Amino acid sequence: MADPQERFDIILKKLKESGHKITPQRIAIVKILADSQGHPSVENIYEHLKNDFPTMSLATVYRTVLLVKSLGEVLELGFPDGSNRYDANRPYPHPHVICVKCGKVIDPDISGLKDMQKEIAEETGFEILTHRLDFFGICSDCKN
Amino acid sequence: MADPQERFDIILKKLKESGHKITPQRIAIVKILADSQGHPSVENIYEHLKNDFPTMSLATVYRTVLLVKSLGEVLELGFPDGSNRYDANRPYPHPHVICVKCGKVIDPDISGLKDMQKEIAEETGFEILTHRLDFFGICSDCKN
DNA sequence: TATTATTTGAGAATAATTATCAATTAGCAT
DNA sequence: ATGCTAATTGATAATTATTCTCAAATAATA
Repeated sequence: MADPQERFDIILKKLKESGHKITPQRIAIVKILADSQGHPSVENIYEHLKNDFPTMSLATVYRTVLLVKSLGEVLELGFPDGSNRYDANRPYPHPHVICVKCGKVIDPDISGLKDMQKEIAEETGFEILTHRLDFFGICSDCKN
Repeated sequence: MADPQERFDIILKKLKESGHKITPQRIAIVKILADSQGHPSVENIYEHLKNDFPTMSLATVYRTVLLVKSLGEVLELGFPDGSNRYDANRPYPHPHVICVKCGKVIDPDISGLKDMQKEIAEETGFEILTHRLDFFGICSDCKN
């Protein structure tokens, strides 16, 4: 896991460099994204901020997440049930392990993915740009 | 690729065995799903059937796909952009290679996934039930 | 501090999917 | 073969997540 503070600084710097204004709302949303413990959804972020920002609009959360995504600084995890969760702590493609009971998301260490990507490219003739790898199961907490 | 006719027979049998009626609409939809060449979307299936079934409702396509899914006989591929595509030819989890230009979906042969799953289970303590692996890139046709 | 283009908040618009319900129909019993 | 009954269909309304709209507010600059 990257240092949330470092990720926060990087994303804010990118926002400035790309000519965007730094508003209190953006600071608050990026702070949560830069941490990304638990891989929050837009709704999660919104609920979390309603305490400190009673006037915060859901649209602003959507817009900010979209903006950070356009800068390549957040990874969007869309699921078949329509839910989207975000990870700006590690914005590059990486595997996830998701508990189907409690929704917990873990980032495992894994080996051999690079080889697999090369193998696929050779076999299919594709130029592979990115990938997505999720494992679904039941976490040790939920097994008990 | 499994034999579409065989897949069709299996799915129809499962429908009957689970106490569902065999309607002309279901036969037509299952026929397309059992083939799954190109991994069709609900909209694809609907458009394809409007010729033979001018009265076909989009809701019926959704319902039938959901029903076959509940029998475990179709794999749903949901993407972050909200689109869903279906594969009832191979309804078990398997990797996909998706062209980001033309939307083509290919099923590559791949090795080493089993090992990876075992590695993940040991590392995280999860009981892994299923997985999802997609590679996104540009196909050889679109490169030209 | 004044200026201006950007951003925000609130709610409307949109799009995909699901629910509703009267009319139809598949499959069974006769 | 026919009638019966519960399941299914088609049309459309409801729902839900996300995006759009636009007037009011505000960050960044001089």
